[in-house]
Amino acid sequence: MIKPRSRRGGGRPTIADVARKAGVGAITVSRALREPGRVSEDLRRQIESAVNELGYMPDPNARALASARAEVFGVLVPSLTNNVFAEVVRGIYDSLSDGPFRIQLGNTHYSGLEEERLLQVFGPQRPAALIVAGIDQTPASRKLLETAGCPVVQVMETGPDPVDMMVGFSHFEGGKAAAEHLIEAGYRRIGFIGARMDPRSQRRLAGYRAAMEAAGLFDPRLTTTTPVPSSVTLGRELFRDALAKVPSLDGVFCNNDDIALGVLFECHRASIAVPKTIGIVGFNDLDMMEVAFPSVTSVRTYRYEIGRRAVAMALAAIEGNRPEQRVVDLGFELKRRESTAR
Amino acid sequence: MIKPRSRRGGGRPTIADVARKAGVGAITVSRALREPGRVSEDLRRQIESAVNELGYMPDPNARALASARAEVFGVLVPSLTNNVFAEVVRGIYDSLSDGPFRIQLGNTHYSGLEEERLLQVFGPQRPAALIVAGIDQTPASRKLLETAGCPVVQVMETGPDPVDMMVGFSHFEGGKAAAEHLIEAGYRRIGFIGARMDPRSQRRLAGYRAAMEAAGLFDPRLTTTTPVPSSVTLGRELFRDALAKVPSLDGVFCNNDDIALGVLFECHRASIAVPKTIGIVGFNDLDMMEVAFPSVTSVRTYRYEIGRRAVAMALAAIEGNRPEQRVVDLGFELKRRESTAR
DNA sequence: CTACGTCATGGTAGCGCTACCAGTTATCGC
DNA sequence: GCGATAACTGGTAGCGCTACCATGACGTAG
Repeated sequence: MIKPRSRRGGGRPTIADVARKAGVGAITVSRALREPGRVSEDLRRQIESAVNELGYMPDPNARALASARAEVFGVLVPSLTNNVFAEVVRGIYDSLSDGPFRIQLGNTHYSGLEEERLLQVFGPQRPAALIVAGIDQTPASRKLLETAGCPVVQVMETGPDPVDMMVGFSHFEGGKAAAEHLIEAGYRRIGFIGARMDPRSQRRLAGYRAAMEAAGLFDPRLTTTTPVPSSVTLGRELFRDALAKVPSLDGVFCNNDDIALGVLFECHRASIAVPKTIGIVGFNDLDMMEVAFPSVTSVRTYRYEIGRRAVAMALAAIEGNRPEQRVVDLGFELKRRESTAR
Repeated sequence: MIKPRSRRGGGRPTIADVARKAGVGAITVSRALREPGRVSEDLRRQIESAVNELGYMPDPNARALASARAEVFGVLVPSLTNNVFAEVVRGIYDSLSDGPFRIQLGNTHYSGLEEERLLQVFGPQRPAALIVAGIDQTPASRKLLETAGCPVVQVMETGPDPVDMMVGFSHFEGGKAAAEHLIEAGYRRIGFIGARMDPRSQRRLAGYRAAMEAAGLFDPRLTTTTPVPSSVTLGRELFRDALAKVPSLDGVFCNNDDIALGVLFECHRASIAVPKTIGIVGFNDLDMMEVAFPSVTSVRTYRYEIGRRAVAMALAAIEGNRPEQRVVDLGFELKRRESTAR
């Protein structure tokens, strides 16, 4: 008894349909699609026109099953709304949109456990590559990454001992440069204001501390932090706290630009002169920092470029030529602006 | 000749391994995992423990191939960095993170053609649901959505004639409310400043225009727009242009909060009193608008909630009980603040 | 006591594709 | 001119899972 052409498939053309129409074997169609160089000019053309006529598109699920490899990049970030990670994701996306690879997103919510869980879910899918934010994976996550059997790129930070590859920059050096700039500009009672305090923020704080200690200016009371998620509103509140604690405060290095903006607005509201009375430095250099009044000094980071580079490295590794430089430091740039021009 | 256990599989346990260990048929394991109610208490327990011992996780690719349905939500947004869409995606993500569904992201870059291309790519994957931003799909995209064979939710806007379901609000009404508020507050030469001018911005403009015309205040020279992507920097520039064109300008309704912030900063820089000389209204009500100095009136929109609701509706439809209300309007709220308190 | 539904379970046959290997035909060196 | 090598092509056998149907056990109605 002959079954209907396809019980479940919904009537989409399959590779067999293309093969029949082109008068070749199914495997040749498969090859023509994936490695055109290994199929003769003649057949390639025939197959191509059959594909076009039928509107054939390979089923990625079948492909993944047969080849034990899905054309998917797994991307794990701690937040989707934080502009910094959104830009990284955009860089990843833009670099991938030409090729066959899809993106599967995971939001770890800054939680190591959630990261573990997501890696466990990603594993059985056999992704073509994994891109994860940060370098502070739990031991279990690290093992999952090592045994994933695909290229892995840790992004946003550099550090020793990459799982596989890394693209980022040193948050410690960024924080240090920011604090040094404030010191050079003549500020003395320079506070650190930070929210969320994820590992990257911690390292910025460490850089700030190193610079302050080197200048003999460090004072633990100058540091105001909270694990609460960052926001402009929170920046204002933390700044108020800091000022209440240390009225002699004459500068602040903010964990990020949202906090810096909150500080700036509070200065306006309280008629505190910037940069005269208080100097402000942010981190990441969002678009708005240059436009703000006064414009705000910030540490420019190359988030979009990090995403692009991560994909480039992963793609190279997939092709078999793993870059000799496994850890890429894209650096940062301190943008000096009015908020510290005393 | 006996082959090695698995040529390609990499040695992960399969459903057959679990079945063997539990002493049942493979299909029963499959059922125990997907519809536990259809398997007896006894076997269920045995299977469960076999799964745990082996650390079995079903292969989503094989599952998708066999059932002709992938546990994937396709999500198409015009931008990843625009906070508005990032929040929608976050809402979608948070609502999906419990269940089996993965998220596959597509960035249309505000292009209808790119949207078409992405839908074509998504199709063969047989996603469980599609969530797309906007209601202005090209005819080809619309057809792809209609024939996708899965629930479709259009988000961010409401309108007549949904492909399937819709969650959003009326940008026309939002724009109208913003303009009416400025008029009530006593402003007369109220400009519209807009960047990008995607369909949603166009409708906000239309709402503004309707309000202005109703009050006999409309003047085409009051409208300043550009197709250039929105940014705080651009907000400043457009405001300068607007002011050069119409020096008597006494209020602006901005397409979005980034533009509004640029306007606010430029007012500071040029010593233009807000709200006295110029009233400012933004759109979306980002966190920072409340903290800004002066705080900025804005139209609050419920992006996160839109994402959550879209998933809830899609999930219900997958379960077979399509909500009777196919178009959900989540509305908006005009947040009156200092920037229009004349 | 038979007929028939219901429930729990399993066997079989694919889903659409690619890895592996075998076969066929040109091309080439000696 | 012959075997050898390379270049191309195809058949077969799965990948790991689930749809479909079959089976048997049990209960219930007639």
